[in-house]
Amino acid sequence: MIVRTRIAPSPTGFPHIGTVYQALFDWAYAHRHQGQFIVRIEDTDQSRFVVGAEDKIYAALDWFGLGEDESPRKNGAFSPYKQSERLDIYKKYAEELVEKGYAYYCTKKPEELEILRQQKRVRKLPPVINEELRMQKHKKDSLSPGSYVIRMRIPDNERIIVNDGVRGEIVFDSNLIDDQVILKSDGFPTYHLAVVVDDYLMKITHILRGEEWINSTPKHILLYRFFGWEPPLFFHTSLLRNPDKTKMSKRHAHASVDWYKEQGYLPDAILNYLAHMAWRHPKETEIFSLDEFVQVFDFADMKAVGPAFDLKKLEWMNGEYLRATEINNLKLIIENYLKEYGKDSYELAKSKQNLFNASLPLIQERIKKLSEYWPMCSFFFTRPSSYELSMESYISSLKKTIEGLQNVSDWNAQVIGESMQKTCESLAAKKSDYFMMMRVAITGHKISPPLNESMELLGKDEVIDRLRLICG
RNA sequence: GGUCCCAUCGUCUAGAGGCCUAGGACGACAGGUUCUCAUCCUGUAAACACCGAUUCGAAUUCGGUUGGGAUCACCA
Repeated sequence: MIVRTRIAPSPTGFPHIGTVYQALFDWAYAHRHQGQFIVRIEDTDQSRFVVGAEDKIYAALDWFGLGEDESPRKNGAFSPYKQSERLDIYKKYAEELVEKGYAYYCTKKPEELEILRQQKRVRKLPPVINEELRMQKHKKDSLSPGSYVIRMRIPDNERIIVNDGVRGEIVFDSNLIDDQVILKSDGFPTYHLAVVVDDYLMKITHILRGEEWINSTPKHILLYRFFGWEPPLFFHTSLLRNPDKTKMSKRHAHASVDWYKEQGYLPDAILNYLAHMAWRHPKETEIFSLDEFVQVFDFADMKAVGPAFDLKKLEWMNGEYLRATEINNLKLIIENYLKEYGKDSYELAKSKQNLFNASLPLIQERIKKLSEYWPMCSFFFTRPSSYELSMESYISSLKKTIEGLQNVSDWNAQVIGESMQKTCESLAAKKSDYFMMMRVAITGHKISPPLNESMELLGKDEVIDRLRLICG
Protein backbone atom coordinates (compact mmCIF):
# COMPACT_ATOMS: atom_id res chain seq x y z
CA MET A 1 0.00 0.00 0.00
CA ILE A 2 1.27 3.41 -0.91
CA VAL A 3 0.93 5.92 1.89
CA ARG A 4 -0.98 9.00 0.84
CA THR A 5 -1.65 11.84 3.24
CA ARG A 6 -3.25 15.20 2.67
CA ILE A 7 -4.17 18.52 4.09
CA ALA A 8 -7.46 19.97 3.01
CA PRO A 9 -7.46 23.67 3.80
CA SER A 10 -10.24 26.07 2.95
CA PRO A 11 -9.21 29.28 1.21
CA THR A 12 -11.01 31.46 3.71
CA GLY A 13 -8.27 33.66 5.13
CA PHE A 14 -4.62 33.73 6.10
CA PRO A 15 -2.66 30.48 6.44
CA HIS A 16 -3.16 29.18 9.95
CA ILE A 17 -0.28 27.80 12.00
CA GLY A 18 -2.52 24.83 12.75
CA THR A 19 -2.54 23.98 9.06
CA VAL A 20 1.24 23.94 9.08
CA TYR A 21 1.18 21.79 12.20
CA GLN A 22 -1.03 19.31 10.40
CA ALA A 23 1.02 19.48 7.21
CA LEU A 24 4.22 18.79 9.11
CA PHE A 25 3.03 15.41 10.34
CA ASP A 26 1.40 14.49 7.05
CA TRP A 27 4.48 15.46 5.12
CA ALA A 28 6.83 13.61 7.44
CA TYR A 29 4.77 10.45 7.44
CA ALA A 30 4.40 10.42 3.67
CA HIS A 31 8.12 10.98 3.22
CA ARG A 32 9.03 8.34 5.72
CA HIS A 33 7.08 5.77 3.77
CA GLN A 34 7.97 7.01 0.29
CA GLY A 35 4.39 8.04 -0.15
CA GLN A 36 2.71 11.19 -1.33
CA PHE A 37 1.54 14.30 0.39
CA ILE A 38 -1.41 16.00 -1.24
CA VAL A 39 -2.99 19.43 -0.92
CA ARG A 40 -6.66 19.56 -1.72
CA ILE A 41 -8.46 22.86 -1.66
CA GLU A 42 -11.86 22.64 0.00
CA ASP A 43 -13.65 25.64 -1.42
CA THR A 44 -17.23 24.46 -1.23
CA ASP A 45 -18.38 27.42 0.81
CA GLN A 46 -18.70 30.17 -1.74
CA SER A 47 -19.69 32.75 0.83
CA ARG A 48 -16.43 32.47 2.75
CA PHE A 49 -14.10 32.34 -0.21
CA VAL A 50 -11.21 34.78 -0.01
CA VAL A 51 -9.29 35.76 -3.13
CA GLY A 52 -5.59 34.98 -2.86
CA ALA A 53 -5.95 32.71 0.14
CA GLU A 54 -5.02 29.64 -1.86
CA ASP A 55 -1.75 31.11 -3.07
CA LYS A 56 -0.87 32.06 0.46
CA ILE A 57 -1.26 28.46 1.51
CA TYR A 58 1.25 27.38 -1.12
CA ALA A 59 3.58 30.20 -0.17
CA ALA A 60 3.49 29.06 3.42
CA LEU A 61 4.21 25.44 2.51
CA ASP A 62 7.11 26.53 0.34
CA TRP A 63 8.50 28.70 3.08
CA PHE A 64 8.51 25.77 5.46
CA GLY A 65 9.88 23.38 2.87
CA LEU A 66 6.78 21.22 3.07
CA GLY A 67 6.14 21.07 -0.64
CA GLU A 68 3.35 18.82 -1.81
CA ASP A 69 3.35 16.08 -4.44
CA GLU A 70 -0.10 16.80 -5.82
CA SER A 71 -2.33 19.86 -5.63
CA PRO A 72 -4.26 22.26 -7.82
CA ARG A 73 -1.00 24.04 -8.66
CA LYS A 74 0.88 20.83 -9.44
CA ASN A 75 -1.80 18.49 -10.62
CA GLY A 76 -1.35 14.73 -10.66
CA ALA A 77 -3.19 11.55 -11.42
CA PHE A 78 -6.30 12.53 -9.46
CA SER A 79 -7.09 15.97 -10.81
CA PRO A 80 -8.79 18.23 -10.19
CA TYR A 81 -7.71 18.89 -6.61
CA LYS A 82 -10.07 21.75 -6.03
CA GLN A 83 -13.52 20.81 -4.85
CA SER A 84 -15.32 23.57 -6.70
CA GLU A 85 -14.14 21.87 -9.89
CA ARG A 86 -15.53 18.49 -8.87
CA LEU A 87 -19.19 19.39 -8.47
CA ASP A 88 -20.45 16.81 -10.97
CA ILE A 89 -18.70 14.07 -9.08
CA TYR A 90 -20.34 14.88 -5.76
CA LYS A 91 -23.75 15.26 -7.38
CA LYS A 92 -23.46 11.85 -8.94
CA TYR A 93 -22.54 10.22 -5.65
CA ALA A 94 -25.23 12.06 -3.72
CA GLU A 95 -27.88 10.86 -6.14
CA GLU A 96 -26.49 7.37 -6.00
CA LEU A 97 -27.17 7.44 -2.27
CA VAL A 98 -30.74 8.58 -2.87
CA GLU A 99 -31.28 5.70 -5.27
CA LYS A 100 -29.93 3.24 -2.73
CA GLY A 101 -32.24 4.68 -0.10
CA TYR A 102 -29.44 6.08 2.08
CA ALA A 103 -30.39 9.67 1.36
CA TYR A 104 -33.43 11.76 0.47
CA TYR A 105 -34.50 15.10 -0.91
CA CYS A 106 -35.36 17.76 1.62
CA THR A 107 -37.08 21.09 1.08
CA LYS A 108 -37.19 22.30 4.68
CA LYS A 109 -35.73 25.75 5.21
CA PRO A 110 -32.88 26.21 7.70
CA GLU A 111 -34.95 28.71 9.68
CA GLU A 112 -37.84 26.37 10.35
CA LEU A 113 -35.41 23.62 11.26
CA GLU A 114 -33.73 25.88 13.75
CA ILE A 115 -37.07 26.52 15.42
CA LEU A 116 -37.65 22.79 15.74
CA ARG A 117 -34.27 22.30 17.33
CA GLN A 118 -34.88 25.14 19.73
CA GLN A 119 -38.10 23.54 20.87
CA LYS A 120 -36.25 20.31 21.61
CA ARG A 121 -33.64 22.14 23.60
CA VAL A 122 -36.20 23.97 25.66
CA ARG A 123 -37.75 20.64 26.55
CA LYS A 124 -34.23 19.40 27.40
CA LEU A 125 -34.34 16.80 24.68
CA PRO A 126 -31.47 16.05 22.31
CA PRO A 127 -31.80 18.56 19.45
CA VAL A 128 -32.28 15.82 16.90
CA ILE A 129 -35.10 16.39 14.41
CA ASN A 130 -34.89 13.34 12.20
CA GLU A 131 -38.53 12.43 12.74
CA GLU A 132 -39.73 15.75 11.33
CA LEU A 133 -37.23 15.62 8.50
CA ARG A 134 -38.20 12.17 7.35
CA MET A 135 -41.87 12.98 6.95
CA GLN A 136 -40.94 14.37 3.54
CA LYS A 137 -41.22 12.13 0.51
CA HIS A 138 -40.09 14.19 -2.44
CA LYS A 139 -39.46 12.92 -5.94
CA LYS A 140 -36.71 14.72 -7.78
CA ASP A 141 -38.89 15.47 -10.81
CA SER A 142 -41.28 17.55 -8.75
CA LEU A 143 -38.49 19.72 -7.36
CA SER A 144 -37.21 22.90 -8.95
CA PRO A 145 -33.43 23.43 -8.98
CA GLY A 146 -32.17 25.30 -5.95
CA SER A 147 -35.17 24.45 -3.82
CA TYR A 148 -33.89 21.32 -2.16
CA VAL A 149 -30.92 19.68 -0.48
CA ILE A 150 -29.98 16.03 -0.20
CA ARG A 151 -29.66 14.57 3.26
CA MET A 152 -28.06 11.32 4.27
CA ARG A 153 -30.23 9.12 6.44
CA ILE A 154 -28.61 8.19 9.75
CA PRO A 155 -29.67 4.68 10.80
CA ASP A 156 -31.53 4.32 14.09
CA ASN A 157 -30.36 2.56 17.21
CA GLU A 158 -26.79 1.95 16.24
CA ARG A 159 -23.51 2.20 17.99
CA ILE A 160 -21.11 3.67 15.51
CA ILE A 161 -17.52 2.98 16.33
CA VAL A 162 -14.75 5.28 15.25
CA ASN A 163 -11.33 3.77 15.46
CA ASP A 164 -9.02 6.66 16.11
CA GLY A 165 -5.28 6.18 15.84
CA VAL A 166 -4.49 8.41 18.79
CA ARG A 167 -7.53 7.93 20.99
CA GLY A 168 -8.60 4.35 20.41
CA GLU A 169 -12.24 3.38 19.97
CA ILE A 170 -14.81 6.12 20.25
CA VAL A 171 -18.45 5.08 20.36
CA PHE A 172 -21.34 7.21 19.15
CA ASP A 173 -25.09 6.72 19.46
CA SER A 174 -26.64 7.10 16.04
CA ASN A 175 -29.91 8.34 17.54
CA LEU A 176 -28.13 11.51 18.58
CA ILE A 177 -27.05 12.45 15.09
CA ASP A 178 -29.15 14.51 12.69
CA ASP A 179 -29.66 13.50 9.09
CA GLN A 180 -26.88 15.51 7.50
CA VAL A 181 -27.08 17.67 4.43
CA ILE A 182 -24.61 16.24 1.94
CA LEU A 183 -25.57 18.30 -1.10
CA LYS A 184 -26.53 21.93 -0.62
CA SER A 185 -29.25 23.72 -2.54
CA ASP A 186 -26.63 25.55 -4.60
CA GLY A 187 -25.40 22.21 -5.89
CA PHE A 188 -22.23 22.27 -3.81
CA PRO A 189 -21.49 19.37 -1.50
CA THR A 190 -21.04 19.83 2.22
CA TYR A 191 -17.76 18.92 3.79
CA HIS A 192 -18.99 15.50 4.83
CA LEU A 193 -19.75 14.28 1.34
CA ALA A 194 -16.86 15.98 -0.37
CA VAL A 195 -14.24 14.82 2.07
CA VAL A 196 -15.33 11.20 1.94
CA VAL A 197 -15.67 11.08 -1.83
CA ASP A 198 -12.37 12.83 -2.42
CA ASP A 199 -10.37 10.91 0.13
CA TYR A 200 -11.64 7.72 -1.42
CA LEU A 201 -11.11 8.76 -5.02
CA MET A 202 -7.69 10.20 -4.26
CA LYS A 203 -6.70 7.04 -2.43
CA ILE A 204 -5.84 8.77 0.82
CA THR A 205 -4.66 6.21 3.36
CA HIS A 206 -4.11 8.23 6.54
CA ILE A 207 -6.22 11.14 7.63
CA LEU A 208 -4.68 13.44 10.21
CA ARG A 209 -7.00 16.24 11.15
CA GLY A 210 -7.98 18.36 14.13
CA GLU A 211 -10.14 17.07 16.94
CA GLU A 212 -12.97 19.34 15.86
CA TRP A 213 -13.76 16.57 13.37
CA ILE A 214 -14.17 13.77 15.87
CA ASN A 215 -17.89 14.29 16.20
CA SER A 216 -18.32 14.29 12.43
CA THR A 217 -16.39 11.11 11.90
CA PRO A 218 -19.31 8.73 12.55
CA LYS A 219 -21.12 10.46 9.68
CA HIS A 220 -18.12 9.83 7.48
CA ILE A 221 -17.88 6.22 8.59
CA LEU A 222 -21.51 5.81 7.60
CA LEU A 223 -20.89 7.34 4.20
CA TYR A 224 -18.04 4.92 3.58
CA ARG A 225 -20.37 2.11 4.49
CA PHE A 226 -23.18 3.36 2.24
CA PHE A 227 -20.80 3.51 -0.69
CA GLY A 228 -19.25 0.19 0.19
CA TRP A 229 -15.79 1.67 0.59
CA GLU A 230 -13.04 0.78 3.04
CA PRO A 231 -12.46 3.79 5.31
CA PRO A 232 -8.93 5.15 5.75
CA LEU A 233 -7.15 5.39 9.09
CA PHE A 234 -8.13 8.36 11.23
CA PHE A 235 -5.90 10.33 13.55
CA HIS A 236 -7.43 13.26 15.38
CA THR A 237 -4.95 15.65 16.91
CA SER A 238 -5.82 18.10 19.61
CA LEU A 239 -6.10 21.70 18.64
CA LEU A 240 -3.22 23.99 19.39
CA ARG A 241 -4.06 26.25 22.30
CA ASN A 242 -3.21 29.73 23.36
CA PRO A 243 -1.00 30.10 26.42
CA ASP A 244 -4.15 30.39 28.50
CA LYS A 245 -5.35 27.05 27.09
CA THR A 246 -8.16 28.59 25.09
CA LYS A 247 -8.51 27.61 21.47
CA MET A 248 -6.11 29.33 19.15
CA SER A 249 -8.62 31.29 17.19
CA LYS A 250 -8.13 33.08 13.94
CA ARG A 251 -8.39 36.34 15.78
CA HIS A 252 -5.25 35.61 17.73
CA ALA A 253 -2.19 37.20 16.20
CA HIS A 254 0.09 34.22 16.44
CA ALA A 255 -2.41 31.94 14.76
CA SER A 256 -1.14 33.35 11.51
CA VAL A 257 1.91 32.04 9.72
CA ASP A 258 2.66 35.58 8.59
CA TRP A 259 3.01 36.68 12.17
CA TYR A 260 5.91 34.29 12.77
CA LYS A 261 7.59 35.40 9.60
CA GLU A 262 7.22 39.02 10.55
CA GLN A 263 8.63 38.39 14.01
CA GLY A 264 11.65 36.81 12.43
CA TYR A 265 11.26 33.19 13.37
CA LEU A 266 13.03 30.68 11.14
CA PRO A 267 10.82 28.11 9.41
CA ASP A 268 13.00 25.22 10.57
CA ALA A 269 12.81 26.40 14.15
CA ILE A 270 9.04 26.72 13.98
CA LEU A 271 8.73 23.23 12.55
CA ASN A 272 11.03 21.86 15.22
CA TYR A 273 8.94 23.55 17.87
CA LEU A 274 5.68 22.36 16.36
CA ALA A 275 6.96 18.80 16.30
CA HIS A 276 7.11 18.94 20.10
CA MET A 277 3.42 19.60 20.38
CA ALA A 278 1.64 16.39 21.36
CA TRP A 279 4.57 14.39 20.09
CA ARG A 280 8.02 13.74 21.50
CA HIS A 281 11.26 12.51 20.09
CA PRO A 282 11.92 8.91 21.21
CA LYS A 283 15.22 10.06 22.72
CA GLU A 284 13.78 13.26 24.12
CA THR A 285 16.04 15.22 21.79
CA GLU A 286 15.04 18.88 21.72
CA ILE A 287 16.70 20.11 18.56
CA PHE A 288 16.30 18.01 15.45
CA SER A 289 16.02 18.62 11.73
CA LEU A 290 13.11 17.89 9.45
CA ASP A 291 15.09 15.00 7.98
CA GLU A 292 15.61 13.50 11.38
CA PHE A 293 11.97 13.99 12.19
CA VAL A 294 11.01 12.07 9.07
CA GLN A 295 13.18 9.17 10.25
CA VAL A 296 11.45 8.79 13.59
CA PHE A 297 7.91 10.08 13.23
CA ASP A 298 4.87 7.86 13.49
CA PHE A 299 1.24 8.91 13.75
CA ALA A 300 0.78 6.36 16.50
CA ASP A 301 3.05 8.37 18.80
CA MET A 302 0.77 11.39 18.79
CA LYS A 303 -0.73 12.26 22.15
CA ALA A 304 -4.31 13.33 22.66
CA VAL A 305 -3.54 16.31 24.88
CA GLY A 306 -4.21 19.89 23.86
CA PRO A 307 -0.84 21.60 24.01
CA ALA A 308 -0.51 25.29 24.78
CA PHE A 309 1.82 27.44 22.77
CA ASP A 310 4.88 28.69 24.62
CA LEU A 311 6.44 31.53 22.69
CA LYS A 312 9.36 31.65 25.13
CA LYS A 313 10.42 28.17 24.17
CA LEU A 314 9.99 28.93 20.50
CA GLU A 315 12.22 31.98 20.98
CA TRP A 316 14.87 29.91 22.68
CA MET A 317 14.73 27.37 19.89
CA ASN A 318 14.90 30.08 17.26
CA GLY A 319 18.00 31.42 18.99
CA GLU A 320 19.55 27.98 18.87
CA TYR A 321 18.92 27.80 15.13
CA LEU A 322 20.23 31.30 14.57
CA ARG A 323 23.45 30.47 16.38
CA ALA A 324 23.86 27.26 14.42
CA THR A 325 23.39 29.04 11.11
CA GLU A 326 26.46 29.37 8.93
CA ILE A 327 27.40 33.04 8.72
CA ASN A 328 26.96 33.48 4.97
CA ASN A 329 23.58 31.91 5.25
CA LEU A 330 22.71 34.17 8.14
CA LYS A 331 23.65 37.09 5.94
CA LEU A 332 21.14 36.06 3.30
CA ILE A 333 18.45 35.39 5.85
CA ILE A 334 18.77 38.77 7.52
CA GLU A 335 19.03 40.56 4.19
CA ASN A 336 15.86 38.97 2.97
CA TYR A 337 14.15 39.75 6.21
CA LEU A 338 15.12 43.42 6.06
CA LYS A 339 14.12 43.60 2.43
CA GLU A 340 10.65 42.37 3.27
CA TYR A 341 9.97 44.11 6.53
CA GLY A 342 12.18 47.18 6.58
CA LYS A 343 12.80 48.63 3.15
CA ASP A 344 14.68 51.69 4.47
CA SER A 345 16.93 49.73 6.78
CA TYR A 346 17.60 47.31 3.97
CA GLU A 347 18.77 50.10 1.68
CA LEU A 348 20.95 51.53 4.42
CA ALA A 349 22.52 48.19 5.23
CA LYS A 350 23.09 47.44 1.56
CA SER A 351 24.82 50.78 1.06
CA LYS A 352 27.39 49.69 3.62
CA GLN A 353 27.64 46.03 2.72
CA ASN A 354 31.03 45.44 4.38
CA LEU A 355 29.84 46.91 7.62
CA PHE A 356 26.70 44.83 7.43
CA ASN A 357 28.66 41.65 6.82
CA ALA A 358 31.05 42.39 9.65
CA SER A 359 28.22 43.11 12.08
CA LEU A 360 26.83 39.61 11.81
CA PRO A 361 29.36 37.67 13.89
CA LEU A 362 28.91 40.29 16.58
CA ILE A 363 25.20 39.73 16.96
CA GLN A 364 24.73 36.13 15.98
CA GLU A 365 24.57 34.90 19.55
CA ARG A 366 22.75 38.00 20.75
CA ILE A 367 19.50 37.86 18.84
CA LYS A 368 16.70 35.37 19.15
CA LYS A 369 14.57 36.70 16.34
CA LEU A 370 15.42 38.38 13.05
CA SER A 371 13.39 41.40 14.08
CA GLU A 372 16.00 42.13 16.75
CA TYR A 373 18.78 42.76 14.28
CA TRP A 374 17.92 46.26 13.24
CA PRO A 375 17.14 47.75 16.65
CA MET A 376 20.47 46.40 17.86
CA CYS A 377 22.57 47.25 14.82
CA SER A 378 21.11 50.38 13.27
CA PHE A 379 23.84 52.41 14.98
CA PHE A 380 26.35 50.90 12.59
CA PHE A 381 24.62 52.60 9.71
CA THR A 382 23.21 55.74 11.21
CA ARG A 383 24.32 57.92 14.09
CA PRO A 384 22.34 57.78 17.33
CA SER A 385 19.48 60.24 17.39
CA SER A 386 19.20 60.02 21.15
CA TYR A 387 21.18 58.63 24.07
CA GLU A 388 19.94 56.37 26.82
CA LEU A 389 22.24 58.20 29.23
CA SER A 390 22.60 61.94 29.59
CA MET A 391 25.99 62.74 28.05
CA GLU A 392 26.43 66.23 29.56
CA SER A 393 28.37 65.19 32.63
CA TYR A 394 30.74 63.07 30.58
CA ILE A 395 32.05 65.67 28.20
CA SER A 396 35.47 66.03 29.77
CA SER A 397 35.87 62.26 29.93
CA LEU A 398 34.91 61.99 26.29
CA LYS A 399 37.43 64.65 25.29
CA LYS A 400 40.11 62.73 27.11
CA THR A 401 39.05 59.58 25.32
CA ILE A 402 39.22 61.31 21.94
CA GLU A 403 42.80 62.31 22.63
CA GLY A 404 43.72 58.75 23.41
CA LEU A 405 41.92 57.36 20.40
CA GLN A 406 43.53 59.83 18.06
CA ASN A 407 46.90 58.35 18.91
CA VAL A 408 45.79 54.88 17.90
CA SER A 409 47.47 54.16 14.62
CA ASP A 410 46.62 50.51 14.26
CA TRP A 411 42.82 50.70 14.48
CA ASN A 412 41.64 47.36 15.77
CA ALA A 413 39.51 46.19 18.63
CA GLN A 414 42.31 45.23 20.92
CA VAL A 415 44.27 48.44 20.59
CA ILE A 416 41.11 50.50 20.87
CA GLY A 417 40.29 48.65 24.08
CA GLU A 418 43.74 49.26 25.49
CA SER A 419 43.54 52.94 24.72
CA MET A 420 40.22 53.26 26.52
CA GLN A 421 41.52 51.23 29.46
CA LYS A 422 44.32 53.73 29.80
CA THR A 423 41.98 56.69 29.64
CA CYS A 424 39.72 55.07 32.16
CA GLU A 425 42.62 54.58 34.59
CA SER A 426 43.90 58.11 34.18
CA LEU A 427 40.38 59.33 34.88
CA ALA A 428 40.26 57.12 37.97
CA ALA A 429 36.78 56.17 36.79
CA LYS A 430 34.91 53.02 37.61
CA LYS A 431 35.42 50.63 34.73
CA SER A 432 31.78 49.69 34.32
CA ASP A 433 30.69 53.34 34.43
CA TYR A 434 33.29 54.45 31.94
CA PHE A 435 32.53 51.75 29.40
CA MET A 436 28.83 52.24 29.78
CA MET A 437 29.33 55.88 28.94
CA MET A 438 31.35 54.94 25.87
CA ARG A 439 28.79 52.35 24.82
CA VAL A 440 25.97 54.87 24.92
CA ALA A 441 28.08 57.54 23.25
CA ILE A 442 28.82 55.28 20.29
CA THR A 443 25.61 53.29 19.96
CA GLY A 444 23.02 55.36 21.78
CA HIS A 445 22.02 52.31 23.76
CA LYS A 446 22.95 50.73 27.08
CA ILE A 447 22.74 47.35 25.44
CA SER A 448 24.81 46.75 22.34
CA PRO A 449 27.16 44.42 20.55
CA PRO A 450 30.71 44.30 21.93
CA LEU A 451 32.05 47.84 22.13
CA ASN A 452 35.65 47.50 20.95
CA GLU A 453 34.71 45.45 17.93
CA SER A 454 31.87 47.78 17.07
CA MET A 455 34.21 50.75 17.20
CA GLU A 456 36.68 48.96 15.00
CA LEU A 457 34.01 48.36 12.41
CA LEU A 458 32.78 51.93 12.55
CA GLY A 459 36.29 53.19 11.78
CA LYS A 460 38.44 55.75 13.51
CA ASP A 461 37.03 58.80 11.77
CA GLU A 462 33.43 57.94 12.40
CA VAL A 463 34.07 57.10 16.05
CA ILE A 464 35.87 60.34 16.70
CA ASP A 465 33.22 62.28 14.82
CA ARG A 466 30.50 60.77 16.97
CA LEU A 467 32.34 61.63 20.16
CA ARG A 468 33.07 65.18 18.99
CA LEU A 469 29.46 65.66 18.09
CA ILE A 470 28.49 65.00 21.68
CA CYS A 471 31.16 67.35 22.99
CA GLY A 472 29.73 70.08 20.81
C1' G B 1 -27.76 21.66 28.01
C1' G B 2 -26.74 16.65 25.17
C1' U B 3 -22.62 13.97 23.12
C1' C B 4 -17.37 13.24 22.55
C1' C B 5 -12.11 14.12 23.90
C1' C B 6 -8.41 15.37 27.56
C1' A B 7 -5.99 15.88 32.71
C1' U B 8 2.23 14.96 35.74
C1' C B 9 6.30 21.35 37.66
C1' G B 10 4.01 28.15 34.89
C1' U B 11 4.71 25.64 29.62
C1' C B 12 6.21 21.22 26.41
C1' U B 13 6.91 16.48 28.19
C1' A B 14 9.34 11.32 30.47
C1' G B 15 6.75 7.81 33.13
C1' A B 16 2.78 1.86 30.24
C1' G B 17 1.85 -1.43 39.24
C1' G B 18 7.13 -1.68 42.73
C1' C B 19 13.41 1.19 39.30
C1' C B 20 9.50 7.78 41.49
C1' U B 21 11.98 10.71 48.20
C1' A B 22 8.58 11.61 39.91
C1' G B 23 13.37 12.56 35.18
C1' G B 24 14.45 16.17 30.99
C1' A B 25 13.71 20.86 28.20
C1' C B 26 11.95 26.10 28.09
C1' G B 27 10.90 29.77 31.48
C1' A B 28 11.81 31.77 36.63
C1' C B 29 15.36 32.58 40.53
C1' A B 30 20.56 32.54 42.49
C1' G B 31 25.79 32.27 41.43
C1' G B 32 30.29 32.04 38.06
C1' U B 33 32.64 34.15 33.40
C1' U B 34 32.30 39.50 31.53
C1' C B 35 33.18 46.89 30.04
C1' U B 36 26.58 46.12 28.56
C1' C B 37 23.61 42.46 26.58
C1' A B 38 23.91 37.63 24.91
C1' U B 39 26.51 33.03 24.84
C1' C B 40 28.65 29.42 28.08
C1' C B 41 28.97 26.87 33.04
C1' U B 42 26.87 25.74 38.33
C1' G B 43 22.98 25.45 41.37
C1' U B 44 17.71 26.33 43.52
C1' A B 45 12.48 26.45 43.62
C1' A B 46 8.51 24.17 40.98
C1' A B 47 3.84 18.92 39.35
C1' C B 48 1.16 13.39 39.61
C1' A B 49 -6.63 18.06 39.94
C1' C B 50 -9.95 15.71 43.80
C1' C B 51 -12.60 11.45 46.05
C1' G B 52 -13.38 6.43 46.26
C1' A B 53 -12.23 1.22 44.56
C1' U B 54 -8.74 -2.85 43.15
C1' U B 55 -3.82 -4.40 45.06
C1' C B 56 1.04 -6.36 49.74
C1' G B 57 2.02 -1.93 46.72
C1' A B 58 -0.90 3.21 42.03
C1' A B 59 1.31 9.02 38.75
C1' U B 60 0.51 4.35 36.28
C1' U B 61 -5.92 0.01 36.54
C1' C B 62 -11.40 0.99 37.39
C1' G B 63 -15.59 4.32 38.90
C1' G B 64 -17.21 9.10 40.20
C1' U B 65 -16.37 14.47 40.89
C1' U B 66 -14.11 18.82 39.24
C1' G B 67 -11.69 21.46 35.49
C1' G B 68 -10.33 22.43 30.34
C1' G B 69 -11.41 21.57 25.19
C1' A B 70 -14.38 20.03 20.92
C1' U B 71 -19.07 19.49 18.70
C1' C B 72 -24.41 19.80 18.05
C1' A B 73 -25.45 24.72 10.45
C1' C B 74 -27.49 24.31 3.36
C1' C B 75 -19.06 26.47 7.71
C1' A B 76 -15.25 23.77 7.01
